[in-house]
This record gives sequence, C-alpha cells and structure tokens, in this order.
Amino acid sequence: MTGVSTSRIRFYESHGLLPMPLRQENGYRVYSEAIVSRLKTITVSKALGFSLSEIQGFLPDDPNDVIQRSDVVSNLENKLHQIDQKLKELQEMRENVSQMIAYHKDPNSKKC
Amino acid sequence: MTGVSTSRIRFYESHGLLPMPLRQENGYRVYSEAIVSRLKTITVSKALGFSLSEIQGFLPDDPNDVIQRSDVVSNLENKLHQIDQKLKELQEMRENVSQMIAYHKDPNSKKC
DNA sequence: ATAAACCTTTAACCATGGTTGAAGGTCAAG
DNA sequence: CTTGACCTTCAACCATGGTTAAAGGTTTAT
Repeated sequence: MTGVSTSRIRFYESHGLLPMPLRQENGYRVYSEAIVSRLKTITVSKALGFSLSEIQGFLPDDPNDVIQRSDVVSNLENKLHQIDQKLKELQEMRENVSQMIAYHKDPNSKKC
Repeated sequence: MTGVSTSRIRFYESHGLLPMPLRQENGYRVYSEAIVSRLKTITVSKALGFSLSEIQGFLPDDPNDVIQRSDVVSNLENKLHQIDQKLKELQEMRENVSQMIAYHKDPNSKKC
C-alpha cells in the first residue's frame, strides 16, 4: 500500500517515528489513515534528505495533529542550508579530484 | 605525528589498510616511513571522498610498492563520476526542498 | 485437515568508521 | 620504588537504517 516493507514499519514503530497502532482481537496491527499518512510523510521527508531523527524531531507526537506551517518552513529552510553546505563541500571535493587527475596526467604542468 | 588517533591506526591495521608493522623487543609497534606515508595517503584519499574499501582497493598490497599512475587516474576519474552523480542528486533535492518552501509560503501559487 | 500465506515477538546480523574500556606490560622520572 | 604515561590485546559499544531468522499463532483456501 505504501511500498514500505513490514520490517521497516516495525523499525519506525520501535524507534518512535510511528505510534503503536491499535490491534485486532488476534493481536494484528490495524493502521489508521493518520498513521498511513504519517508513514508517507516520513517517506517523502527521507527523500528530501531528512534523517530519521530529524523527522522524529518535527513530526507531532500525536499523528492526528497537524504540523504547523511555520515549523515546516523553518525545517525546510534549515535543510536547504545543509544541502547548500554539502553542495559546497562536494564541489570542493570535485575540484580537488579533478586537479589530481590533471596533475597525474601531466605532472610537469605549472600547478602542484 | 600524522594527527591520526591510535585507535584509528589499529582499526586500519585490523582491516587490512595498514600492514602489520615491525615490533620492538617489548612488542611495541615501529612504523616505517612507508607505513607512515601510506597512512597519509589514506587520510588524503578519505578527504577526497574515497571510502576505506575503495582505498583498500587501490593501495598496493606492499606499502613499499608504488601505485601505478594509470590506476591513480582511473580511480580518480571514477570518483569524479560518483561525485558528479551525487552533485546531481543533491541539486535535485535542493530543487525539491526549495519548491516545498515556496509552496508552504504561498499554497495558492500555481505550482502544486 | 492441512498447507500456504499471513501475523506476532525477539534477537541477531549487515556495513561504515570508528571510540572506549578493561586488564595487563613497560618505561622514565622523581 | 612508586607513579604517570605510555604500550599491548580483546571485547564491547556508538550511530544510521535497516534486513533476516527463529519460533510460534492465525487465517484462508483447497
């Protein structure tokens, strides 16, 4: 239904990202719409680059609660800064690696 | 001397990145220049974005051997492609996050 | 009635890259 | 001769994000 494996759902539950769902008489879990949609939120957030603990940080304790727009925005903006930071690092790495290549292809060129 | 913690050096040794060094009579490790320089190579390679297993892949078994220029270049070029790949992913993430921000700031704008 | 296909729990395992601690040996200075 | 500061080994632990297996209960279909 959500494309998320059972073991992953259990993992999220045991780590507090998903609440304990109601159970049937036989002990089987029954998931409310709210929990399903929370799981989808987790999946999307992960795809946006949030770690599980970051996600846990901004999800409301009660899955029926709505996340505040202002919180969403500030979390997204923080993440944007982190992404920009990482982009900068990666670009520096790229620069270094490509200089190493140039050097190894022509050790006699002016740059060390 | 290299700025690398003892535990890290032991870790590298136990994972085959560094060879077993010679020992003094009392059992203390003695590091040859070759090993020290190998450790420095590892540190630099890590900074360039290589994982320990990648590093293990291109370091010669014998720390006294010299890495072939051609190998260096092809490893660096592979890494460059990986970096470019990652840059693309990160840029897509950035795009998504920044669209989410725009949406949350003005849910009525044309774009979903 | 029995097998397949689910569900439950708990525990262990994977990779990555280490750090920390315990128990003990060694060495130099005071 | 004792103290501090190193060294040794081995094992366990940390975070991250899960998967896999074992042992058992349930449900559905044939």
